[in-house]
Amino acid sequence: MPLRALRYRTRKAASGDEPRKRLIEAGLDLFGKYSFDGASTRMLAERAEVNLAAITYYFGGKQGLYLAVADHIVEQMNGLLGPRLAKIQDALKKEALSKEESFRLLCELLEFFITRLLDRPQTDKWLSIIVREELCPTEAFGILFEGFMRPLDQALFGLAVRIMGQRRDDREIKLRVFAIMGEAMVFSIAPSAVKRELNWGNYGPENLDAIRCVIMDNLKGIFSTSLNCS
Amino acid sequence: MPLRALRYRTRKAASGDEPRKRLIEAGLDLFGKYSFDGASTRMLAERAEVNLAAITYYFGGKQGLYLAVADHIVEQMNGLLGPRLAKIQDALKKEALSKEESFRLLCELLEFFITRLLDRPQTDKWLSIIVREELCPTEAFGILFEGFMRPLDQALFGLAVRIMGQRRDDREIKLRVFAIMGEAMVFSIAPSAVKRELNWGNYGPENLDAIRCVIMDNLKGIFSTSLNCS
DNA sequence: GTCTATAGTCGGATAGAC
DNA sequence: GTCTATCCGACTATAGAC
Repeated sequence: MPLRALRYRTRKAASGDEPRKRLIEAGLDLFGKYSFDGASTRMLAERAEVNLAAITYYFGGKQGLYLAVADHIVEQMNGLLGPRLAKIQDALKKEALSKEESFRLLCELLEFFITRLLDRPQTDKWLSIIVREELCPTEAFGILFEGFMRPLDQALFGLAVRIMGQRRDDREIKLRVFAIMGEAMVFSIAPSAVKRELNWGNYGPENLDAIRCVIMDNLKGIFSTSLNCS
Repeated sequence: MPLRALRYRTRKAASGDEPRKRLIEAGLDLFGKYSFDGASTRMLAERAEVNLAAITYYFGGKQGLYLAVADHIVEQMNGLLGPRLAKIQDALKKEALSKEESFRLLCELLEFFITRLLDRPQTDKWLSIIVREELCPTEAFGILFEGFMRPLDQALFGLAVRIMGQRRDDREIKLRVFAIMGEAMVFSIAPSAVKRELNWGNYGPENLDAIRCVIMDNLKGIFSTSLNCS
């Protein structure tokens, strides 16, 4: 501990931002980048510019911070999705909601996914955490699923039923919704392969628009028989 | 070390299986389940029923084992994909390859993905490792990408060009291929959400067939304009 | 080639001063 | 509420006997 104590400190903390928020921000970043095991409490505390003991003090431990991060993702996601989901839920209450209007709402939601959830730099950290929880669910998966996935899925299922007709097999409709979500999600989940094949450094607005166009075109193809035989 | 030394040992190893292979098998399982950081050398050695020091002896360290696991995934994947890719590469050499035949080959490859790579129990361990490398690439991503992803992508791109016509934008065609792959991959990558929404314990043959039908139907829709205007 | 024993480091958590 | 100092267990890697 000779030289170390002499190093300049960058300043303890900007006034006004509480350690709690700073730790959640650090957790979002580092759990996303390195996974739960890969992110150490020391890394987290250093990034948040708080003392190591603050993790236990505010969250009871590393696991507690992780769950708080999951809650935070749910809140943020609902902040983004909430108004759109509410609009869809309202529309679904109407008996007379047409196929065309349902299709338009579905497209809107998908477009939102592509243009808002694929762009940098917050949401890709969420996605790493979400995907890891999909592959190996822990307690946090329940928080994420009940928090925003289920409401989102329900809205999409509802729209798909209106487009394809209620007589269709429930299972088939759900699978079709997942398949469509897959078209958009693959660009979040396999970004390294996409970027290598296309020589993209990152998803910029122009590239996102190209993705949007392709998926919208695919959507029309997928639902063309349902929409035309109205 | 009192009682511990008295415990029964289940037998050192079945004759014929070398530690090297057993470690790779253990790595496949545990790196897939717990990620690189989450799987400890002790867990790996115990699962492989080999001595802890064997990891360093055979692979130089934990990292070396991880890369060997990536190589193993490439070999296995090429064992499965190889014949199909070779068939497609041959077909693509023919000037006269029709749209319909290209579409059929594309469908075949997708069906293979669904029925062979979604079923239990080996391949889902591969997928966890692959997806983690997509999200946070390490040295292993290069092995996976050059080993099987690029050849696979090239084959799919080639087929898509034949179906949609060579005058189409290269970028658009690649994006369309990724989107289509996404339809199949979402069932590997977001299995927890899919299973919760559909009350499936696992993907059985019947459920896989339902997924296959939906995706094949979507494919027809997506390429309908290209195929009809031939 | 296989093993035991251990070095050296770093992990999460906590006690207790301020 | 915030900090330092420290515990103790777990980690990877290795030395050296067999």
